[in-house]
Amino acid sequence: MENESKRKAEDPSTEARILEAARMLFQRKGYAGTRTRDIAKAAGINLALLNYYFRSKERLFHRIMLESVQRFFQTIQAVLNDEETTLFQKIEAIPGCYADLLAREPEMPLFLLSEIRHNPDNILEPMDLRGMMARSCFLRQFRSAVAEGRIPEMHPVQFLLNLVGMTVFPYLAKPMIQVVTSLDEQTLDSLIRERRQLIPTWIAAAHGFRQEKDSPGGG
Amino acid sequence: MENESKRKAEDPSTEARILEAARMLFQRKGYAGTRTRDIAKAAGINLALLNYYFRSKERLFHRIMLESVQRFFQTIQAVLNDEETTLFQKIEAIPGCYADLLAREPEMPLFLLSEIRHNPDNILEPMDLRGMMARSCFLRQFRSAVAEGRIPEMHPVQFLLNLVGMTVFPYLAKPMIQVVTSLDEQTLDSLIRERRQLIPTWIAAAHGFRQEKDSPGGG
DNA sequence: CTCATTTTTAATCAAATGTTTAATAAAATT
DNA sequence: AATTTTATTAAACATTTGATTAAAAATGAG
Repeated sequence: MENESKRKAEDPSTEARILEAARMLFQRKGYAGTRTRDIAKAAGINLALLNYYFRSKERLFHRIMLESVQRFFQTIQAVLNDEETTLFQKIEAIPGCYADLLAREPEMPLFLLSEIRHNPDNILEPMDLRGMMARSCFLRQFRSAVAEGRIPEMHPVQFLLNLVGMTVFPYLAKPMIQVVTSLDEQTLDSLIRERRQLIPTWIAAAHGFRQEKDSPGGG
Repeated sequence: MENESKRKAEDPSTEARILEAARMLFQRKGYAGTRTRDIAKAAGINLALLNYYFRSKERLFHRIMLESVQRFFQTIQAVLNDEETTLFQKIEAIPGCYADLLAREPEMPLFLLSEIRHNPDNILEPMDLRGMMARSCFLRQFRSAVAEGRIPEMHPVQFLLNLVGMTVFPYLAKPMIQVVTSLDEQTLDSLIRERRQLIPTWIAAAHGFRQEKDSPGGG
């Protein structure tokens, strides 16, 4: 027996295959729309093995959800808490770092928002995202910028809604855009990719942002 | 017997109650997460009546989906195709008209995007949203504005992603924002409501938009 | 009132689905 | 090699769930 870290280290295949199949299906079809049999089939394992490794569909889902949320927030957190960069450099970095993450997992945003909405029991509470945000370097720098008049008075949430919204919304709306416009997927993807450069300039212009004099510290 | 318009006119209660309960539950929990028994209970009817009126869960869902999509696009379409307004007036009108619709059905956007993604069979094709968009007054005016240099060269889809994204994204992200920030629902709602006025100015500033000389026609 | 039609209900069906069991194979331990 | 533990499988179980049926109640027409 021993601790399970050993088992994982030796042969990640089975458990890892289940996790990967589960992630793909849960993200694509949601919790209620995913059948455990489909996960088993996609992972190439026997159905009972799923319960052997994860005890229940719900626990497996919880694991996938947790890891997805962590990847999503770790991505933005690393940028927002970087003490070495200026506020504008952070704004420049956000669309890029999300473009990287969402290139790998394009359905993550819609998955997270849907399932957070559906699932009444709050999966996010124990993660203290609130504290992480409240103490972020970004927030400090943002407040400085407002105090110094480099940005007009506005609620930080408004600003983040604009920045993150402009970045993430295309991934959420993609299925609808494809129906409404006559763009093939490739063209649409490259339009979305272009936004990586465009969003920071749009954001800066929208909020009359004046470049700081390069020193990163924000107090 | 007779035509069914009579039945509806006489007593909208049963069929209408089913529709209303179905809309609420489908929008909140999605197709796969909704039980026909829960719809019946919410509507205060016997389960078999659901099938009596709508033949199947899938057909009932299809009906709800269609009506939701129609409300969503009718809202924006009425604005984008108004020959009496200038381009900037349209930009000013979009956040407002969505605020009205989404105040009544806040979960509509997440519902639509989720279900369009999940459901492989394309519900939207027969509606010709593509044509509606392509021939819109908005698009004509937008192209004029670009041609006359009032807006820098950019793909109309980029512009709409920004405008609609800034408007709708807060409704999509609301469950997550509430976890990440310490805002109570009321405060968050009023922040979102404020955006109605803010978004047009942000959009105009972001894209260096210069006001047209009031005549609405766009050619 | 009588009879036909429409609406509603309780009971049931059949398939789907999350989970468990009991047996077997593989691996590890002694 | 013997034995214990871990991994895997096929089969079955117990519920859930969408749908149907057959009968009853309500409604309306003649």
